[in-house]
Order: sequence, then structure tokens, then C-alpha cells
Amino acid sequence: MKKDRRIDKSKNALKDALILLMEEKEFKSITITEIVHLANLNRGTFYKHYPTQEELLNELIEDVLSDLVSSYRDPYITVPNFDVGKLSSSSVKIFDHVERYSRFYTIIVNSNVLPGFQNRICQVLKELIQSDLIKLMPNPEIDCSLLSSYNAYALFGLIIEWVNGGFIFTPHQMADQLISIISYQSPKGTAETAKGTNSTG
Amino acid sequence: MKKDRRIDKSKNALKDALILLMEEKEFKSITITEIVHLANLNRGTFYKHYPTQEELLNELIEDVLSDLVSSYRDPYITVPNFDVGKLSSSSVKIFDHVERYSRFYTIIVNSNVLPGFQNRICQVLKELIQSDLIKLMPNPEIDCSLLSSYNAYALFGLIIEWVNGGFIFTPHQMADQLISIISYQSPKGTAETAKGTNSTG
DNA sequence: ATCTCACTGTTCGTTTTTCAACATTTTGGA
DNA sequence: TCCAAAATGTTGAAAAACGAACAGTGAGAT
Repeated sequence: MKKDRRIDKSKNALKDALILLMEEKEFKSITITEIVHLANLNRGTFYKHYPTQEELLNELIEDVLSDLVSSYRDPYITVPNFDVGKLSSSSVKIFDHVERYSRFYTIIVNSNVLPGFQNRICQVLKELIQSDLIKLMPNPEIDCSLLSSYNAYALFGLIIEWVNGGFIFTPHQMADQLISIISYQSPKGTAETAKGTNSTG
Repeated sequence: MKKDRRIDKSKNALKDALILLMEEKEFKSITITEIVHLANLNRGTFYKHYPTQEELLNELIEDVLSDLVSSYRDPYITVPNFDVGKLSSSSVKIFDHVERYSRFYTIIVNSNVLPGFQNRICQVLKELIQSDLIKLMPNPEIDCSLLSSYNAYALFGLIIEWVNGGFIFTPHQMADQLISIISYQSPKGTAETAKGTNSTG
């Protein structure tokens, strides 16, 4: 049995409305009536899916994180047992994810709503990176968790700067930058494939 | 009894899908399955409202013409018995209408679908203009129908050039241009209010 | 000429969304 | 403090949209 597409449409309309409202006012002051008005839906439809605005926001956050994970893992779909060092800029999909949810990221970066979200997203990034590193730990003296956290927050820093700068780079340029930085940090040649794809303009 | 908003949503989704498809392929080759797939609707929903693609297109055309008429008449809402000669660029709303349906206008201008549509739109414009002129015919030697048609096609020429140029002017700039042209053609001072609002850059 | 496959037009029963209405609670200004 | 307006949470019946299925059609390939 296929899922009823009306549910997704309604939920997406509600989330779009919520994002729009969060761009202009504080989350606490957003009413359900406002959301359904903007979403062009009956108020009963809201209550059918969510008890409160917080629950709607929670599901939106879950959507973002879920898309983040699948975007990060996207290169592994085509090539199983992928080597992190051999990533090419075109296969890095995480910046596409950020662009896809650019309005959401702008809200959480430029405001104090969701104070725990930034830590949560870094934790997710850390676990993703850690699951990569476990397969191939080059240096036994380096703690795996520490290295993962290091790289996760570094990547997040890249994202934050991109958001604050108003997305003046394309996702592809961001991927190029990331690979260039990785290559620069470890010039042993662990990211040779970035060679030649290294353009920022 | 209020109208059910689901109907409008479905119809709008179908029309948006049709416009998108007409931008890439010939109308004749567009299937109903394609339309409902792009509109993300069940095929039965299409047949509930329209028997064929042609009927959907017809309703879209009616929407455009209806919006054209109400946009043209918009200045008359605030000021009844409006004088055409005293139009200001900010009150001219017809170019906002064209911009609202810019994709549709681009399709009908750049293709040979709807060969009769351009004449139809000029006919509508002519009747709108004629209903204005009837109230105040300055020169009894000039035929009212001829003058209306003259002005209607002139206005349409302005629109065509705007569309073909890729909408490089804003609707407000177009309104300025129109009023400037009118003032230039009849320098007796019938459109003094255009003075000072005359900027194209 | 036959076959295949996508599109058509329609049906069925089910689920979602709709509007209108209601009592209650919360909010903000006088 | 009081009062009016707005928001809340819920109900019931009606309508729209849903997925799935079906037989029929037509175009293009074999």
C-alpha cells in the first residue's frame, strides 16, 4: 500500500509556513492559526498531525537531520567502502543539503531559537565521520572520538561561515574549498583526486 | 457557503504543471498522465474537473483574461469616474498582471500555440479602452472604435516588446514608459501627473 | 501482422481535508 | 480590574482526493 500523498503535502505546507513565520518573528509568538492561515489549510488538519507548534518544529528538525545524513552518505551509495581521502568535489553532497534547507539554516544561525540544535547537528556529523574513520585509522596514537569531533566541528564551521556570508558560494565551490583544505592540512596526498577540480570562482 | 479550497489548489497545481510542460514541449504532445504526475495529483482528480487538456488550457486562458480585466480596472476602484489622461504610473496595474503571468505570456509569444489568443487579448483591451473613451470623447471627428483599437494594439505592442526583451524593465518602469509615450503623443497636457515620475533606470 | 507498452477513461472503497460551529482559554488594551 | 477580541481544541457531516484496479485504445517496434 502506497502512502497517501495528501499527508505529505499538508505537512510540507505547514513546515514551509513555519519557516516563513520564523523568518519574521519569534517562534514563541507564532500561533497555530497563523500557521494554518499561511499554509492555506484547515485548522483541523494541523491538529490531525501535530498537537503543538513544537511538535511541528521537531518534525522539521528531524527532516533536516535525516536529509543531512542521507546527503553525507550519498557518495557511498555508488561506491561502497568509499575512502574519505578520495572524495571528489562533485560527490560531496552535504553542501547541497545545506542549500536545500538554506532558509532553515539561516534562521537557526541568526537567532537564538533552538540553542541545542547546533550541538545536535555537530553530534550527528561526528558520528557520521567516526563511522568512516573506524574502518581506516592511520595513526593509532590519535583518539578516534577526538578526531571525529575535530573534523565535525571544522566542517560545521565551514557551513556557518557559508550561511553568514549569505551563500555567496555555490555548493560545488564549497565542496572544492573543503577538499582543498583537507589536502592542505595533510599534504601527504590523501586527497589527490581534488587536484584540478580546485576552483573557487 | 465558502468554496472548498481543495478545488483551487488542485486546479492551480494542474495549471502550473501545464505551463511548465508547455515551456518544454508542444501542447499537442502533452499527455494527461504527464500533467498529473507533475502536479502531484491523482489522475482521477484531473478528470473530475476537466475532460481534456484543452479544457484545462481554456480555463487557464480565462484566468489570464479575467486577471487582465481586473488589473486594468484596478485604478477605477479607488477613484470612480477616473480620467484616463490623469493616470499615474503607480496606479497602472496592467504590467503587474503581465509579470504575474510572465511565463504564460512568454509561451504564447514565442510559439505558435494559441494563434487566436493575441487577437483575443487585443479585443479585450479594445473594449476596456472603449468603455473609457465613451465617457469623454474630445474630438467628434474621430471614430470611437478606431481610436480604441489603435490604443489597444499600441498597448499590446508595448507588452510584446517587454516580453521579447526578457522583462528587463520592471512593471513600474513600463508604466512610466506608457505614460511618457501618451504625454509625448498628446502634449496638450492631458497627462500632467506623469511629470516627475518619469524614470526608466 | 502481431506484440508490447504507455496512455486513456472509469470505477470502487477508503482516507484526508474541508467548513461551520461550538465552548473554553488566553491575550492585550481601556 | 474588566472586557472584547483572538486563539484554542474539538466535533460532525460533506466533499475532495486518494490508491488500486480494470478494460479499451493507439502508436511504434519486431
